[in-house]
Amino acid sequence: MEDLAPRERILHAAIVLFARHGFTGTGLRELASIAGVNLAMINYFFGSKMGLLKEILDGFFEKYLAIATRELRGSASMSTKLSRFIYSAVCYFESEQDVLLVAITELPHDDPEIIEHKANWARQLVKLLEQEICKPLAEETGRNIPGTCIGPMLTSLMASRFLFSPVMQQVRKSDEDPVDIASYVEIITALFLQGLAAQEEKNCKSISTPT
Amino acid sequence: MEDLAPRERILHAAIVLFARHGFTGTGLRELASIAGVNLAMINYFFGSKMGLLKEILDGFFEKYLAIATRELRGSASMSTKLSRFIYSAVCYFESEQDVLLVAITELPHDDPEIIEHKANWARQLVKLLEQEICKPLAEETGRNIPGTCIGPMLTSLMASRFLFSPVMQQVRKSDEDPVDIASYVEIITALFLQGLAAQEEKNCKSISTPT
DNA sequence: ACCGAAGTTAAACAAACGTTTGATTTTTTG
DNA sequence: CAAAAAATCAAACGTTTGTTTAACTTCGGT
Repeated sequence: MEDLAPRERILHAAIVLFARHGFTGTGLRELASIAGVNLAMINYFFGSKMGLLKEILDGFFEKYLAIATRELRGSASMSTKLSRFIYSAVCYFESEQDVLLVAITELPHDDPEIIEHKANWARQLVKLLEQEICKPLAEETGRNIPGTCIGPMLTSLMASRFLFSPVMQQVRKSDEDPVDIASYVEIITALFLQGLAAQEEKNCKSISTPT
Repeated sequence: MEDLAPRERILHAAIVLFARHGFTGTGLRELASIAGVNLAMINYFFGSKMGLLKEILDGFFEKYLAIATRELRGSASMSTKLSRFIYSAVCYFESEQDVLLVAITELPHDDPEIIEHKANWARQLVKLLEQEICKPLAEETGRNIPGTCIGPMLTSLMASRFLFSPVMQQVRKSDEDPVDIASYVEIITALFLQGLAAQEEKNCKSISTPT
């Protein structure tokens, strides 16, 4: 493993292993060995296995919320802001797939402490979506969709490629063509703004130009 | 627990516990105790813990594929078939939330045996989507989106409500309004067919009218 | 040079893990 | 009713689990 500080090596190894085997499926001894540290260092730095998970989750949600705030706040049109958000978020997901998997797949498991932890982040994101997406949407179209519904939809949709990737990789097999990220962003954006039936726009850069 | 046959009681208890604590997070002793059977009966009926998981997954994918086949095959318009599929699938998800959670959240974990198992089901679903959705879509709009991309997107989107429900329940807190299932189906269908910006149609049955 | 804090270590802890065994009960079958 | 098959059981198998302890090294500040 790299020549990072031990604390960072533990964090990196944990992200990879939690994504591969799940949180409960990962043993601290395997983790310590891959991180190249002594077993006891994990509890020394993070207090407990759960503390380690919390730090990973916080890292994800903090960045995700920052992206949402940056792209959704402001005076641009709702569709512009939404397409910018989708672009930035998917790129972030792509760059940190393992963190995303940990955050998403550990979602429904019912440790009350973890649920409340995540709810605190989710509350902020939902509030932002309510203001910047749901409210203008209701004014424009008459549809009143709450943020607690649109939030999960947006996040799930953007994460779908990564959530299913191990299986879909196996499904694609030989006749390749895994849809590059740019196209994926374009598909999701078009889906959200115009629906599946949207006509193709050749050479369109109109969607994906963040400032 | 109910007065079902012991084999069924194990299956039911496993679905609930795997959904709550994850596969690796569930101990067979707790499972046996909740199912009201002796510990050894689990291995007696299912061979191993993994065999138990496989049976749960098979149950889910078999029904999911059956719904997709029933709703997507035939001569109706693509949008009609799609909206029927979304309706049936979401209702099925709702009726068996725990099974859905097990199937979805255990997705990325990397036991090769399980991945190949799921890939076999996914292959059939993707093939169906290619024929009934992707092909007509390409003809109508010029957009060529592979089934391995649309499959995950569709499933993720429909599952989003259930995947995030423990957290969102906490987020909603006091000022209620959890979007009933009928509205949820309508939102997703409209999103897929016309995009978010679709105008509201009061008392709309217009979504599912074939041309 | 020395001291206290921070970092690192091997070893041990009890508890829980999935699985197997062999005996015993229940049910089915001839 | 007896023999065969299926179901159920308590107990133990050897690992592995997350965490803790106490001793040890490393190192910056005075």
